[in-house]
Amino acid sequence: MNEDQTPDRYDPQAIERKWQLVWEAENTWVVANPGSPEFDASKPKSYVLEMLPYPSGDPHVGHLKTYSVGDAIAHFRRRRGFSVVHPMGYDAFGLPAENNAIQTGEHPRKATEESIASFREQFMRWGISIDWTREFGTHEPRYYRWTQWIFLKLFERGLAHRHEAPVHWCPKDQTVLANEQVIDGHCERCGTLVELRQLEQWFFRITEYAQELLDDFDLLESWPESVITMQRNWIGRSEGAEVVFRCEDLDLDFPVFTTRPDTLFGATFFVLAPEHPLVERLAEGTEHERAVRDYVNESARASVEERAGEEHQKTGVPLGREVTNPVNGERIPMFVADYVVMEYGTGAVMAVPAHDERDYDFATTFDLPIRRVIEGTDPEESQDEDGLPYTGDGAMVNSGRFDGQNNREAYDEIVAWLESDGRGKPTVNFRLRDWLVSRQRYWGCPIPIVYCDECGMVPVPEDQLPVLLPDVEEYAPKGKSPLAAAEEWVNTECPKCGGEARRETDTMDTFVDSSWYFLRYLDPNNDEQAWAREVADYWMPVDQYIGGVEHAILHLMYARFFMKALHDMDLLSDREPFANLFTQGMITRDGAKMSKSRGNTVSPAEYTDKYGADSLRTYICFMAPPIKGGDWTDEGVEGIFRFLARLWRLGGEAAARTDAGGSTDGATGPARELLAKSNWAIDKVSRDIDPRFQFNTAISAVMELVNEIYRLKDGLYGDPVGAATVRLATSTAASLLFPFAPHLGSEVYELLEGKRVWEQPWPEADPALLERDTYMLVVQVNGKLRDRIEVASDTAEEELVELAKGSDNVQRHLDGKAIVKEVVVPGRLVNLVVR
RNA sequence: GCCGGGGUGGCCAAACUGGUCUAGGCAGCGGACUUAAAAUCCGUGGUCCCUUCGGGGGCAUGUGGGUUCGAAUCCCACCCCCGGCACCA
Repeated sequence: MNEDQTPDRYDPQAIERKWQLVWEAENTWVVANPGSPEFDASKPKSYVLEMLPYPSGDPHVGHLKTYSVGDAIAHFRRRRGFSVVHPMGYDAFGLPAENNAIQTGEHPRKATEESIASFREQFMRWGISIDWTREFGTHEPRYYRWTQWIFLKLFERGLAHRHEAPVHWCPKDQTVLANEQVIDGHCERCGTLVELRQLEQWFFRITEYAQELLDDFDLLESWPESVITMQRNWIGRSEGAEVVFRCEDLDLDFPVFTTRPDTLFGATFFVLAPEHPLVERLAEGTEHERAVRDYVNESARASVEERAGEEHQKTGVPLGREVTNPVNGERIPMFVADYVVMEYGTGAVMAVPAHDERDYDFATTFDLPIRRVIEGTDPEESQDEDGLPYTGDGAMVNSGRFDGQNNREAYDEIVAWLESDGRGKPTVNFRLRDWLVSRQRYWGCPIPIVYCDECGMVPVPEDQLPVLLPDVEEYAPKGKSPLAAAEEWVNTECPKCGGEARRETDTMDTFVDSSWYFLRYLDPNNDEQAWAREVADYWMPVDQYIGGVEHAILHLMYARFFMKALHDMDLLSDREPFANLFTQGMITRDGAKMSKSRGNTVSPAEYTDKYGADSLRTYICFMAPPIKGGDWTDEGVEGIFRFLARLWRLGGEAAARTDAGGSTDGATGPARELLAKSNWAIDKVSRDIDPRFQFNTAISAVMELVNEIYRLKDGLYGDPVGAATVRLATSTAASLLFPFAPHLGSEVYELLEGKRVWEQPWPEADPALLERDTYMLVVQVNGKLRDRIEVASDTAEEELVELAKGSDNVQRHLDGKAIVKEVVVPGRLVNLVVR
């Protein structure tokens, strides 16, 4: 476009390019760290962060939403006087790139880096205010060197360890999965039914932090209650007791975890999980040996889903052994049954069919005795005429010396009694399992461990990091990591004794990479250490974290665990990574989740070409409150485009018809009305953006302001104060819209004020202009609206009542009836109650 | 089953601490400009009834109750939708 010529229509492409070039040339969004000469210690800090993208193909609408929301906050805080760090990077390791590599035979790095280039280009075109000097991908050795370093730190402290355990195995992806990656018995990635396999794997001991992960919710400023609840449920803390049942025949102790020690006298049988390590020994030599072995094998083959299915009939086989109930010395029969799972508690339960639904089902299926030990009925819930199973509270019966006591009151006494005899103790049990981090896949961060026949497991010394990911020919896993084929890389020297050794060939779960990236952004080019303590302590915690709710458990809990572990190693001062969390809702189209197979996807690049980034970003923030989803419509985008064009035209007109630098002092009538509206908008937008994240109503307020300017402008251009008011109101609209439409905001503001809007402080509302001289008094009779009267703001209550009574329509409804009550809410309404 | 979050015009939604239900946008309808169209600008927006055409009234926030001068908002019961967890002992 010819720059000397004023364009006659809103041309977002030209405007957006213009401002993007300015920001790039001037490094506008680069922010200095403490310790550097450019560091500005006078401002408070704010770390605004969106979850880093996984680079696969091109960015989609979800990305656009995350970064539009985050950028609005970043801009708002900068103009509110904060020094804002707002970085970007890529979660570059992972399965999709690797699966693609298996198909094409090309190195996953290639597709990944192409995708990164595409993401970067889109982010630039969206005009997101990123400090690009901090950018990295987690697949780059300069990053994963420190991922490996953290692994070694965890290893040093015993928080990373290797052991054999039944683990979830995805037969399609040919790798193990973390508990968190198994959804309804299926692989989170590919949907294949997962199997349980006994394998030796690497784990992080996140369970060490189970209690702290719960307690430290108190340290958070603002997280969605739902996310906290989800994590709390996932951690699954339950208080109870460990009680030891003894198998006298074999001299074996079987501790069980129970939350109901008060029902111990009602235990009539005992159940072990099929995976319980002692099952085989118990059955050995009994008439049940064969049946038990068959049952265990069958359970092992059955998928997680088959075992845990909705209407699964209880199955199991007797072990032919007995254990002794520690409270009454009674010998009760043992069973193996798959309704007991090895992962929780001790893999063994005492069965109290009278007071537990699952035990009741098993007992009725196998015709086992059911003994009530707590009085009470639950007729609506119970399955039989005796009101059993009964899970409520009541007086204890059939419970020896505890008979007659309330079960809740006897609870502690029973536990104390068991503890004094060494037959039990109070315990807390967690549902949370250790985090399985090793993957038998290629495209991940190598685990920096070598195995030496002499020295065993040896960590790679820090000065030999990074352990570089070697190139291989074949990416497809075959039950072991593709890295095993890189013989030259695998065979190495033991760092300890110098003898022959082999490298660990598993790679790390990509959630490890993303558990600390927010720290590396702060000091991304540090070659000496993962981060300088001073720098990390200055910026941390993240003041506002933004992302999808799908990470409510996995990423958000792993990152919290990392922070706590790093804090305990005295590497950081903070214990929580994200002080405030905002989770956005998902955008749908035609009421359905966008997917390629459904053909209802929206390509941000295409729409950016057509309408410009400002329209897209503003539309996304306007269509619904960002916390909710919202259904995409092309008409909606066009509506926003029209609104931006309307503001742009207004800017051009105001610039042409008014002079810069005019004063709005002494504005009266419509001019004062417009000033009041501007101030109302400033106040409304400011409050809607920061604490509330109600961007849709913030944008609505700017629309109202623009509508008001259009309504009044032609009557105001004539006099100097009126003209100045139009100019000010228009530049204010541009200024308020800037967080959502940064290019247009900058353009219109510059046109009218000759300044860069991002360098201007966020406007402050003038309290004097927020107050009104008059208001519309609502008059009700018996709570129903009967009239509206304009009254002076300082009208006394008695006078309000008189005015109300004076209304014709009110008189009509009073109709001589007696007024029994007069409710007056000054500033709002008068309600006359008649009978 | 348990734990969260929801249900307001034709559609997306607004309504702050209980006080004018439906701001803003989309779609629609009417008008201005135009030879015409697009674009733009202005107007109009729940529903039913009455009207002397000024307006007036009834009913409306998933359903049914309750509290209150007054309820989308608070309480109770129920229906439906979305998300999470689920044989967790």
